[in-house]
Amino acid sequence: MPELPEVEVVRAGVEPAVTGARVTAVEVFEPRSLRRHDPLTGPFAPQLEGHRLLGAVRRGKFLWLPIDTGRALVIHLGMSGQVLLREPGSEADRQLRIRLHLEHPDHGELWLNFADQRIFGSMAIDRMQPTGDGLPGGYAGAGTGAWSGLIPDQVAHIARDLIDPDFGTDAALAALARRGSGIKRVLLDQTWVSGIGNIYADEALFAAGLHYEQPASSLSRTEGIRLLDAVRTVLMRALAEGGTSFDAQYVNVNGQSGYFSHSLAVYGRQGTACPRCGTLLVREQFMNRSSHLCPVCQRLH
DNA sequence: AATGTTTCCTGGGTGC
DNA sequence: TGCACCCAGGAAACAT
Repeated sequence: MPELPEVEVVRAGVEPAVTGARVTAVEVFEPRSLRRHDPLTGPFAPQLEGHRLLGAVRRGKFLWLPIDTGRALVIHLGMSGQVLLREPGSEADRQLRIRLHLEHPDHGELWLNFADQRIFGSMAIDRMQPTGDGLPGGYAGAGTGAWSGLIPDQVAHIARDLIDPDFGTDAALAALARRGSGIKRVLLDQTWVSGIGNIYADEALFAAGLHYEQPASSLSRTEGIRLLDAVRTVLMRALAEGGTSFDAQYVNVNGQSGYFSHSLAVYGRQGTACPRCGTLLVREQFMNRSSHLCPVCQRLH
């Protein structure tokens, strides 16, 4: 269930460890974790072994590590993926799928473990293409290089996210007005605005006072702006929390320990009082997913 | 073209 | 205590 804030914590956590590090060995324990790797572009491990990683970049929930070959290691955590930095020789993590052996000029040897219970996540080597607008492909912290204006092929269709300084509000609002489906479906569409999953969608809709089935095109411009602001606020708040509990040595993004659940107002809180009006929160089925909302604060109109 | 549905996955939790 | 279920959902593939 990692969404943008959790992925950003991973990005920030791995950035110092991987930037400038050389990959000395790759172990793939679960080939299904390479589902998004296109074998036509060459085999996975040899494109890493002996090569240097240059940084850590994120757009929405996609994370990629540019390689000195001009390509990138693309990481998606899916539902249950974790990136864990470990001392060489340490005991294997549960559901360990892939392990990279790294050698950093300053920090020495390190293992980068990719663990993933449900195998919805993946690692892949991908080609890079220029961003259409010449702007950075994603958020890279302090890192910069020739790869800054590039984006992996499989991420090119993903929209910029709401904490990206180059996010285009006007274009997003215009697209919103053309969409007839329910607003939650649009929020979860990564080609409109990226980084939002089921949890923060529910949180943002609550903050904006909107029902998940409200047709996107029925929102006024003011409501659209309010919704985008709500999403941004929810993401930033989670990010601030994650930043404070972050351990630089072990990047742990899981549904349990590493998940920023303390600040959730409605998600998973059905049957408890709405923090705004006191009405009992409800949980409903929507798109084969669960939606959590206050039936009073979030009415269809 | 845009929208809706199915599929991939597994282990922790639940109920009998 | 054991065991068969059920459930979570990100995103692409597929169907309408």
